[in-house]
Amino acid sequence: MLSVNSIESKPAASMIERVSMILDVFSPEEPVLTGGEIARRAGLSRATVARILSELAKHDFVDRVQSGYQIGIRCFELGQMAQQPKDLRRLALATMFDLRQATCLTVQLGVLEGNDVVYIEILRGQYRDLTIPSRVGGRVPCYATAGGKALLAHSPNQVVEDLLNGQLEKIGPNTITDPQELRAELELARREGIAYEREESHAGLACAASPILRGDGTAVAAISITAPVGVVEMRLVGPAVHAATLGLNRQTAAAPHWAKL
Amino acid sequence: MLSVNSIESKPAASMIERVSMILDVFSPEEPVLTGGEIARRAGLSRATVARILSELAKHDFVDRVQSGYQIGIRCFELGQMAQQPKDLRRLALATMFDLRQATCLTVQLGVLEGNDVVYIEILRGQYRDLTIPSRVGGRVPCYATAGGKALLAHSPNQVVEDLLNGQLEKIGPNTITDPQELRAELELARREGIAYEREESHAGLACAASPILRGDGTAVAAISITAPVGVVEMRLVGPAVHAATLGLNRQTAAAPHWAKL
DNA sequence: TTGCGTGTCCCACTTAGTGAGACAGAATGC
DNA sequence: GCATTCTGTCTCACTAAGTGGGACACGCAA
Repeated sequence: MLSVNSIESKPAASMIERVSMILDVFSPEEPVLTGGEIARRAGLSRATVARILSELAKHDFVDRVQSGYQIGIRCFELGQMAQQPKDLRRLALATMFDLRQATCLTVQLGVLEGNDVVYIEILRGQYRDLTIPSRVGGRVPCYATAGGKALLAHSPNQVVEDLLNGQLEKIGPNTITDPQELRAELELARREGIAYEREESHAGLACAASPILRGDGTAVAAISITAPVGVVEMRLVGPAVHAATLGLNRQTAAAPHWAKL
Repeated sequence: MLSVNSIESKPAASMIERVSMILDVFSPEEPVLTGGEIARRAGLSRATVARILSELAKHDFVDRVQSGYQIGIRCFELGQMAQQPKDLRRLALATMFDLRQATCLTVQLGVLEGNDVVYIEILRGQYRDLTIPSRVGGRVPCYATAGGKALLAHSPNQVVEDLLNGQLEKIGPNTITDPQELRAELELARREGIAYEREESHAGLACAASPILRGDGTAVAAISITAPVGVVEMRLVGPAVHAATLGLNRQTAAAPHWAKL
């Protein structure tokens, strides 16, 4: 006993949690990592990580390459089988194309996962040269994006409270880190049906978003429009996004098939 | 003690193996399954499956929906992060477009995973109406497809032997199930650089494939062309596929960057 | 050479996972 | 209407599976 309990509070992780921690340290920027590096970032012992990795590799969840490990083909395969993205794409894609045609801006479809927004689909607009850093399968803290705020505004209170109880890290020039301010922002988004963002997730970018809702009023996904600040007045395109999602909400209400989302 | 050890030989699965078994029972045809159904198909106890599923759901690897469970958004996310498919696509996509333009047929890119071929990318040709059942992320037993045979023909002996020692199930009208015959077929594919298939994986479909090779001569992936039987003589398009992959092989040899594949 | 990093292996400790079974609630069928 | 058969959840005693510290050989760079 008296293990190195000094800093970490020994979270008593389940096996699956450990696997999750390991897979979590991979990122598009650093797709290939060495065992030791993974252990360090995941906060696990090297031996444990090595064993889990070799086990994961045995089932192709990760690949062994010369310089370390990377996400394996099996994850790709499972990813293609995920239904939610498929269903949401089918539901929203036509509307998203309409929106892009109308605005010539980048249109994004995202869902809430934990405290992040994960992008399901992205239609690039003009200003392709401008680096709009979102990426299909990528994640951004929800409180810092228009899409995330639209989703939060129509999520159960518990979700919002859990988020507010945590740390709101500043990731962009205008990121809202004050819980009260964020609460007000969400209230506004709920009332208007539109959430806005101006350089809160990334310098130079503005965004407007509206939620796709279930029958009970909670959000399944959000459609957002992104553009460089100054190029277009977001207050003008916001209503277009809102109108588009209202149409989708009518669809989901009419066809209970979508209710399962 | 004296558990139901009658049929199964109690493989003493590791945790990750159990997770793999659970995720394995999902398929595009049945994307949503109930806990009991999963337990039955995976051969695990209901309690165990329920616990693992709830654990997986906690981390969004699976979703809970009204009628059961489905692959979750986290898998989608990880799938987008898998490097191998990305790299291979980047490498092969231009060539694949050329091939489709030249032949007007469906062009597929696949890799070997275990005893199956997993499709990384598919460019649909004309005959769209015809159901060519392959799907990005989908898998087919390798010994029954041209792509799989092309990959096997340039794989380490051990891989081939392991496959031949197993059961070669008949999945199409002409599936080769005799180890000797398959061995000869692979020998031929190795010599010619092209593998053919005629209704071995699916009734009504023919296929020709060539491997993309590493520096050491082992295969990374295979490009294959598929068409309904009778529409086109595969012996005529085979050389086109071969020529295309030879070009790619020259690329990989020249740029050691690709060697890591 | 020394040092640092990698992956692998070993082993005593114990925690975390197991599966049978009991349970309530929801669908389904007769 | 009741009966059946699912579903997911929970408890519990048992133990095997997983843990992490540490030692090891190897490869690379200073």
